Amino acid sequence: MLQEAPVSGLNLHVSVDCVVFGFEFGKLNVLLLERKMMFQGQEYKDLKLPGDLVRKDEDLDTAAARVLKELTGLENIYLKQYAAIGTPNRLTRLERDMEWLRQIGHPEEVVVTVAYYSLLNIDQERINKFQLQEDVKWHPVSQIKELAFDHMEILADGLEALRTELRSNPIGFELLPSKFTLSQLQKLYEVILGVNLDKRNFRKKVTNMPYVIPINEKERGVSHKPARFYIFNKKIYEKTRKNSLDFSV
Amino acid sequence: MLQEAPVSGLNLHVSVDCVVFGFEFGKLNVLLLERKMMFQGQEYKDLKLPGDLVRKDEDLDTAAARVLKELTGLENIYLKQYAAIGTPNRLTRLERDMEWLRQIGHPEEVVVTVAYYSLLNIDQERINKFQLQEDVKWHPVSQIKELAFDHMEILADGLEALRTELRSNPIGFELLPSKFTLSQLQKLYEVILGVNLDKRNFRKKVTNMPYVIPINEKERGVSHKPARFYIFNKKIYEKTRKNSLDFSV
DNA sequence: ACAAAAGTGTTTGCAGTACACCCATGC
DNA sequence: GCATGGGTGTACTGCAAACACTTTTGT
Repeated sequence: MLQEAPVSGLNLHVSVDCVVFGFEFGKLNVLLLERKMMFQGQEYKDLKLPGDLVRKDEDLDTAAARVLKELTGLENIYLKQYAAIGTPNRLTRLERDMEWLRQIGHPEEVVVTVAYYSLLNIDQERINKFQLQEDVKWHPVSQIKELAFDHMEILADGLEALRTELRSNPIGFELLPSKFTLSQLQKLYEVILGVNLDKRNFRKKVTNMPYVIPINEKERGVSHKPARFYIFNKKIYEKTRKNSLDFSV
Repeated sequence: MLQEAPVSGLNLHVSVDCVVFGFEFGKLNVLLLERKMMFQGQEYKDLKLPGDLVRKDEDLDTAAARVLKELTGLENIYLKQYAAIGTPNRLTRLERDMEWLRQIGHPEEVVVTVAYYSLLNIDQERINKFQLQEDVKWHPVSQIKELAFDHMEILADGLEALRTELRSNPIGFELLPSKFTLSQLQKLYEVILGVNLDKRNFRKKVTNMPYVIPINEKERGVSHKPARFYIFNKKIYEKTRKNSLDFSV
């Protein structure tokens, strides 16, 4: 009987891992935590995704938000669950990962992890609260080649989930300051989706969206024609979104 | 430090739950398991989703496939993970659910569950192997009003995930026999997406897809013009799929 | 005056939408 | 011969794609 399987000995650890995306200077970046240890007689450093074990009294989303809060000092960040991974040997495939688990006293047991990605923009309102731990830094996604455990796959899947979401939902704005230029927005789409977009067609499309609103403010101090700023109005979006029925059978 | 949180006492149970969709006689159905127990001096019956605890030596996907195999006798079924849910009181909000957990000897602890939906078509090759447990039956999705635990929400989320997927990927074919008519296909889209589609436009669209192929076989024994059968060719789909870049900012 | 990025329109083709009648079969 | 669902074409409209020059600022 399905619901009467033996339950003793089936306890697992459950964690959340967060892929925190940021967009600055035309690059997509991700927050990574430096892991240091002695390994085979030498100091060994590498990078991992931030994450933590889920506590018994908290929701998965709550756990992810807590990790972000501890990591950055910020709350109310865009957070999206995109996968759960439970490959039995996911933490212990590599000797250095096992060694690290031993050193921090982590039980070498199965950890099912729930993966989230989050979108961070550091604009003026937040800049004060924003405080990274010392061992946490931004890294351009394009330059990350290796991470601890299976975190490279988790990152790749998160990027794919972000791309999919970005194609059909207005989440790009979460990665930009509240006031942004259309060139910034276009660059964001180009970098994340890995495509080149035509400037005129892009602007035509965006200026047809009632929820992307020009404001009477321009760039300052740039040595070219200053760009106009725009803001994204979520409420207008919610009202005007059309349930696209473009089922591509 | 994020990675050094205390770990003792953080063991949780992890389960998989499966929303098994089927499409027959123009209705979307789901496989549900009957739960019987004595509750407050009376026999009490209700329905739940099939599921099971995840074992230490198996992947999440493997656990879900195992549940399906035990449930239906079938293997290689379309399976898609769509959510992980860990609300602390998700199993114990209702008195009858707690009572049931006591009666089957299930520990009343937090169970994080990973939700899958699967798409089942019972065509000729499979009909022999297909064998439901006695307490498992098909139920039209539209008539399900209440389920055990939080399974109603899990079902609703699964239906939503199915709809989203159906709009952009050719997964409808997984719910039909390998030979199907265009009317069956159209009905499937109409029922799952909850829309009415124009017959001529629908057929125009589908007959433009190189991977939906008419075969020289017709319905028999129907009291109207017999419909032509079509098949779906996954390989042709993989080759001809265009990476639609219709990012709807 | 020059460099650098902002900003702006038109044409073309394709894909979505709306719409009504004849066809093959069983009874 | 009648009921039932299968099968077909055309005109309209709107969005995507391709494409080049002028404008504003700082230096």
